[in-house]
Amino acid sequence: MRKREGNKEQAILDAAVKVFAQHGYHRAKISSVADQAGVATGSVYLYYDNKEDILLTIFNRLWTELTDGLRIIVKRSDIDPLQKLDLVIDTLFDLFIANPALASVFVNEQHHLIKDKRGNIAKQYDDFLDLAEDIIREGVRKNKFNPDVDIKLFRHFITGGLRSVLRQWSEQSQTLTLHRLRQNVKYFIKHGLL
Amino acid sequence: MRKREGNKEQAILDAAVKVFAQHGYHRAKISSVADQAGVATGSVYLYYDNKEDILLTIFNRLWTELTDGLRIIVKRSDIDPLQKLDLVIDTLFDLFIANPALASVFVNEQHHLIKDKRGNIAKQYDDFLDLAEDIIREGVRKNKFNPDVDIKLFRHFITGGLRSVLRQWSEQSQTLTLHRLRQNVKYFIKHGLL
DNA sequence: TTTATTGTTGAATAGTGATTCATTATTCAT
DNA sequence: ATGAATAATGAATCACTATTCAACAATAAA
Repeated sequence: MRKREGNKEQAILDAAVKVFAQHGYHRAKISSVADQAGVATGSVYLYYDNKEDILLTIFNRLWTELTDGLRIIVKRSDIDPLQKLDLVIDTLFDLFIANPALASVFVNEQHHLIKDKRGNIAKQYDDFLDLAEDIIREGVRKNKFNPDVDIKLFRHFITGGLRSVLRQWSEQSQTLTLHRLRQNVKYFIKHGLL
Repeated sequence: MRKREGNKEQAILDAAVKVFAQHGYHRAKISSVADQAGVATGSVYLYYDNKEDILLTIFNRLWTELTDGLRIIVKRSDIDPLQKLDLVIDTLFDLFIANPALASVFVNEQHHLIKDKRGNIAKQYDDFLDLAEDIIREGVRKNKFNPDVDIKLFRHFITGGLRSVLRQWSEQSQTLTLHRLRQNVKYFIKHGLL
């Protein structure tokens, strides 16, 4: 028997994130991913069924991580909904500070998978939004948040706005520090423009 | 000499919007676009250099239209910045009510072109945002808007949020009427969650 | 050391769909 | 009515790259 050398599965996934971030999912070549991962082209197919499966795996893990984190935040009883909201934003920002390429893939490539049944990315996204909704609902119930804001709309607006801001940041990280960005986002979500 | 029958250039563009909206730019086939437009596959290449050129043309026209509209709004002196902001949102919503398929292409496919030098879509987008910034700046100057909001951030956040909301709407238009959506967006931008 | 087993390789294959172009159709000036 | 001149066609070509697989390599058990 032969032992597997290193963790190629993970190496390929990491390489894919880089290559997808740089060229976009469709332009990215499997051969480039393999090169980046330091394996042969064919080896990619030992670990993943096909190209889409790689993207699917990236998003599955990401959404799982995000949702798990969110679930913990939602459950906490030691902080109020406002602080929870801040924490959610912190979580997202922390993740993307740690891995800017992942941020780029996250904001740009999800729509390739939304319609796809395999992997249920759409469902994972919905689950995340549903959880986030709990925070808002709690806030409204406790009279902390404005009850006139449509929750379904709000959650899409926020995630879209965050995506856009993160995309901008991942493409030209010099303009604003992520920290300042984060502060501003938090403030803006709460108080709006006026 | 032979005269061109009908406006095939426009027919192809309209067809492309439909097909791109339905399948996404990369999955969309030129042959489908041709079918939809009622012309032969090869005819597409009499009017456009290649597939990307079609997408580029769609975005060029769209951004030109949006920027021209915005320019007029910015210049007006009979309304205050707050009303201008409302008008901008109205303009966007009106456009996408009139053409949902265009909305879908707009929110999903622009990033294919952002890095692309030809057509300067990135520049057109920036120009639009710069103009929008003028409104915010005017609002801050006249003490109508909160001066603590970072304008660069704000403009990205808003456009991203709008995109996300419109995408949601274009994919399942049943949930909320676009009118209600519009009211909520306006309200939320101004007052935030609190 | 030998052999069986599993891991890895990368050139060859195959599928796809964008693009081309030889052919045909239509129009209009004469 | 004729024949340039241009428009339109769509099957054939071409390019690209995801995917396969026969050959080779490394390991471990015998």
